[in-house]
Order: sequence, then C-alpha cells, then structure tokens
Amino acid sequence: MANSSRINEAPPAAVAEALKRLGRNIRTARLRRKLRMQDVAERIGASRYTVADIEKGKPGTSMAAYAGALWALGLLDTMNELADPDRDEEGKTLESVRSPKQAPRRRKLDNDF
Amino acid sequence: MANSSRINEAPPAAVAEALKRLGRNIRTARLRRKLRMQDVAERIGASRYTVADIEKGKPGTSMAAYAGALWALGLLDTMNELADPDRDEEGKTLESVRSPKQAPRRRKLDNDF
DNA sequence: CATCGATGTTTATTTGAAGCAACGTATAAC
DNA sequence: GTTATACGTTGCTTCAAATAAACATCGATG
Repeated sequence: MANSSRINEAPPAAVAEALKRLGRNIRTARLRRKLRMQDVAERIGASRYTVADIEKGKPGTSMAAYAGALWALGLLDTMNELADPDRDEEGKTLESVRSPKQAPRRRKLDNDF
Repeated sequence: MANSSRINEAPPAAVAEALKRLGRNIRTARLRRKLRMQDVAERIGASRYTVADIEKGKPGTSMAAYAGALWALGLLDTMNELADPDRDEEGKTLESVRSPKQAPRRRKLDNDF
C-alpha cells in the first residue's frame, strides 16, 4: 500500500478482531492438517512470512493471500456465504422495487448519517 | 522481486472467482443501502478507488479493506464463520488426540503431498 | 534432556498498492 | 431531452507489503 489508509493502519476494533479470529482459525486448520507454514506458502506461491502475517491477522496483507490460505486448506467454500445477497435480509428490506445500477444522487451539502 | 507473489499476480482460478463473487456481493449490498462508493470509502477511511477495486475483486487489495467494506455495510458478522474450527469437519477428523502447537518435523528430502 | 526442525523477529531491499487528479461515460433525477 | 452526479479508467507519486537472510526461541520427538 502506499499513502497509508486508515483502514490498514488503524482498522475499527471490530474489524481488527475479526481478522485476528480469522488468523487463529486458519492456524488451527493448518495444524489439524499437520502442515507447516512453508507448506501452505508453497501451495499459494508466497513466502512463509506472509503466512505468518495471515495467522497474526495483519490488516494490510492482501485479500488474495488470505483467500489463498483458505484455498490451500480446502476451506475456500466457506467464503461463498460472505455477504451473500440472498442472506442479506436487511439489504433486501432496504431495496426499492427497482434495482438501480448507481447510488442515488446527493445534494451538494448533504451531510446526512 | 520483492512485492510480487504468485498469489497476488495470478491467483488460482477458484480464488479469483471467489474474490469476484465477493466483490459483486459487496456492490449489491452497497446499492441496496443506497450508498455511493465514496460513502463506504469515508466510513472506512479509504478512497473511492479502493472501494472500486474491492467491488472488482482485485486480488492485491488489503484484507482490511475488504473486511472494512463488510463492516461499513453491517455485514461483518458474516465473516465469523470463515474457517470456523467448529465447522471444519475434515479438520476435526484429521486432528490427532493431542493438539500440537507446531507442525510435525520433516526430514530433509521429504517430498510428499 | 538433547537435538533439530518449526516458528518468531529483525533488517535491508524492491515492487506494487493506494492516493490523487483528470478526463470520459453512464445513469438518475428533473 | 438536459443536467448534475456516480462511476470507470489512466498516469503519476509515495510508501508499505512481500521477500530473503540471519539469528533467537519454542517445542516435538527420540
């Protein structure tokens, strides 16, 4: 990354916690399968240091690295439900009759929410 | 070569597809909530270009950016099941009686798996 | 309890992610 | 149809993600 964005430098607590839990889950799955960090690294074409970052829940590490780790462990299918529109009940309620391809226009000094 | 890892440059097809689906899901959720890319960007402290990358499923974009987008849309809880050890039936089967904190040692020329 | 591989940590280096500005296109609101 | 805004895309700059080497520590296994 470059100009350091807040989401990577200091993510909201809920996000940071979610990443740490994901990292712990990935580590648990790896150890259950008796694989070394390097084994996972080789399967996804990365270094063992990147796998270590994933298991620490490092925010700035790439999405592909995380997804690749899941893939290497045979857990990629657990990603399919992520933000699944069919399960997004709140979203379905909010949706209007039509499905716009763009967000609605805002007035210049629209300071809502 | 420093920053270029295969997982970011050319992820496995299954991983690339999972990321694109996730990006589409996030876009659907955003539009249902009638938010602009910039609205989501401001909530997570990033630029609209990063949100655009997320919705395209760009592999190299940070995990925190993806998780932050889910958080901004109230969908972070869908991440809790990711690689959940309790649901990892294959992992539980593979696990030995004890839970080692390290992967087993390998011989030097161990070329298995 | 000794060995040696797995993992943590540091440092240095390189490359690409992220920001930003600018321009063009698409679309929704009128 | 007109217009203001959302979105797509490109080129450029900046700085952190990723790598690798080196060393320390942890821990599985005999």
